Amino acid sequence: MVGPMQTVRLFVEVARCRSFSKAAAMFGISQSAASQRVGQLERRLGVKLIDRSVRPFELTQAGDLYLIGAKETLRRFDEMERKVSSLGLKDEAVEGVVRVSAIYSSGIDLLSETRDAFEKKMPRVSVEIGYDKPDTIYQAVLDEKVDFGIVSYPDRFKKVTVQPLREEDMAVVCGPDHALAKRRAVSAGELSGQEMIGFDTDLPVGRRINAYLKENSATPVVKHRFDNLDTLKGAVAVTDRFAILPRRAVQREVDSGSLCAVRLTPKLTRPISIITRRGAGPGPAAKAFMDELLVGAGTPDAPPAAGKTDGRAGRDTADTR
Amino acid sequence: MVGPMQTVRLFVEVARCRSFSKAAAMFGISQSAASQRVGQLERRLGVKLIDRSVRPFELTQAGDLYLIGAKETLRRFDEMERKVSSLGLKDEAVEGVVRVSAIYSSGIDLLSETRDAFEKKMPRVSVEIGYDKPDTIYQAVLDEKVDFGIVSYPDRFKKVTVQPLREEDMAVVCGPDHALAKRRAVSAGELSGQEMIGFDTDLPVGRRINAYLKENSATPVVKHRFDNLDTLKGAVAVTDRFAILPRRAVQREVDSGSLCAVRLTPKLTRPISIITRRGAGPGPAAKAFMDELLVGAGTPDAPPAAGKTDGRAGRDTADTR
DNA sequence: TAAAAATACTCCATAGGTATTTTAT
DNA sequence: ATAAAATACCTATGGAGTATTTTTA
Repeated sequence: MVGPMQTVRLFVEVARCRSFSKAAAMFGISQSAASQRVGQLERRLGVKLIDRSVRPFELTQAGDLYLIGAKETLRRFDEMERKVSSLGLKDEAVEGVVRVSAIYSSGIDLLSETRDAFEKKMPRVSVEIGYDKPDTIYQAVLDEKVDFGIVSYPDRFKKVTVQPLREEDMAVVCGPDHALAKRRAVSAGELSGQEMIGFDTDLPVGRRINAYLKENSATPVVKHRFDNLDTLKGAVAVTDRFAILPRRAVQREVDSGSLCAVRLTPKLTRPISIITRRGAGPGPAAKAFMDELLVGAGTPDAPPAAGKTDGRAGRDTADTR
Repeated sequence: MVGPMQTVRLFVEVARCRSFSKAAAMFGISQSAASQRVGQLERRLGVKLIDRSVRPFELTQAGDLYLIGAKETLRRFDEMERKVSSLGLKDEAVEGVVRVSAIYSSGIDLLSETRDAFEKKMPRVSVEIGYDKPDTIYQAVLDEKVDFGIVSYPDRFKKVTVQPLREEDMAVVCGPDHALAKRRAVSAGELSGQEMIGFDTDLPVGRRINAYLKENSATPVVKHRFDNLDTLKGAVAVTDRFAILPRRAVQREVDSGSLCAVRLTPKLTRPISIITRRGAGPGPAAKAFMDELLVGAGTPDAPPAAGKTDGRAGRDTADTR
């Protein structure tokens, strides 16, 4: 479901990230390409949407307007396409196996929830989810071992199509007795000197967190590095060290009180994307599951408690005005 | 303002024309390209939008739904882009000369009405409209003698971008004493044997009318051919012969009673398109005028009298359900 | 001075054209 | 038999990458 209006989507992403490079990364294209495409959009409209004479750039009045309108259009249009699309798979006639390869830390909860809901709707489809390291995932996608993959910071590989899925908040995670456990929020700077457990730096997440710490002049003492979210969780639980982890991934432990997740400022998020092999579109079953994921991802990382999806409004629209 | 969603626009056009080839002509692309693009859209959605097992083809249920949704999306989105776009031209700061070259029969009324309204809004812009023959227009566009051209049946020239403007109804036009003058509608077949004045066959309109007559096994006796709408009008007025002309172009004469325009069945229309030079987008003033034209064209060829734009609904939405 | 975006130039993936085959009336 | 759409194949354009320059803080 890659679909049209790629440039409009890109602009929305650029506006949200307040950065061409970041947005480009989300789409797995180069900064140059992002710059050119937005520039071309502006030329077509005959208006500057972005005021680049200040950093970080700001949207012009026209840009504000365009952003609002574009989001609205995309929302409606995508919803419509999904609806039409779903007519294709005649009820429960779809069958087969959907194979997905995802990063460990991709928010297993979302994936399995979606899987369960999906398998109920499509009883003749079974979804197999495997958890792997990024390069294994890329390889599996390229070799057609899986229908699609889920990664963060798509490495803008050639030969894969990138589809932004959502952005995941990162939080400071520690045991309930840690000094930070009772805080409502922690600034990056306050982490200096604290003992930390990190991701391997050969993982994109690890590199991104390093960059974030450097950007914010934070200098925690990294005591260990692991390549696996579960190992990190375990290590944090049994030591007096903290880690920076996707908040969703520790929701269960937070609920049960075995871990604490503290908001980190400035906000650090990590893009989660779907990657597919270029050219060959996914089969009907795989496509249906992808759509299901995308719909699910529209909802925020709000507590799974009650409430409408409006929980997102706080973040998402605040940016846009 | 060519803009995104070209494929979606194409599908809407295909649905409206009930023909790939006709729609392709509207966009100045080949039938092959139209077929491929719609096919690709269907593959992406995983649904057939068009049932090709019957001729003329019909939309599937999914196609119906998509058509409705797509039209709505395009309407809103284009309106939004226009609004944003208009922010660019800071009020009356736009200035310069807009040069347009149009076919004689392009509905001079619409053009000059739009010009008048436009020049009022943008006092520092003057619009120069020239009327020429198609090849002159193409040449002028390519040579940058004009900002854009208005033609019918765009010859899918390389090096020009085509933008459908609207479709114009053709009618049987004759003097008030002609045998057909009092009829409410005339079928093509009934024209057989009648004396007719036609367009030169080196004009696209002329060829199209010939094809139409042949398709409908109508064999009028063509007594003269001219390359100029005004000459044709004159000839019809002073002889007992009829012509097939754009209805809009004779509106004034019909109102004053000097000519009669009779509906022709099956309907014959002619696409009017804007052509611009590839690559080089129009300047701000030219773009603004193009937008103005496109907005104006949204309205139907309804009598300039009162009434909402719903006049068109009869044709336009009847098709779509 | 450093980081981010714009630009220059090159390449290749893909949209589109031509010619042909298939399909429906 | 005929006209329209699908398909095969090839070509060319424009989007995207790399490297570099410009710009702002």
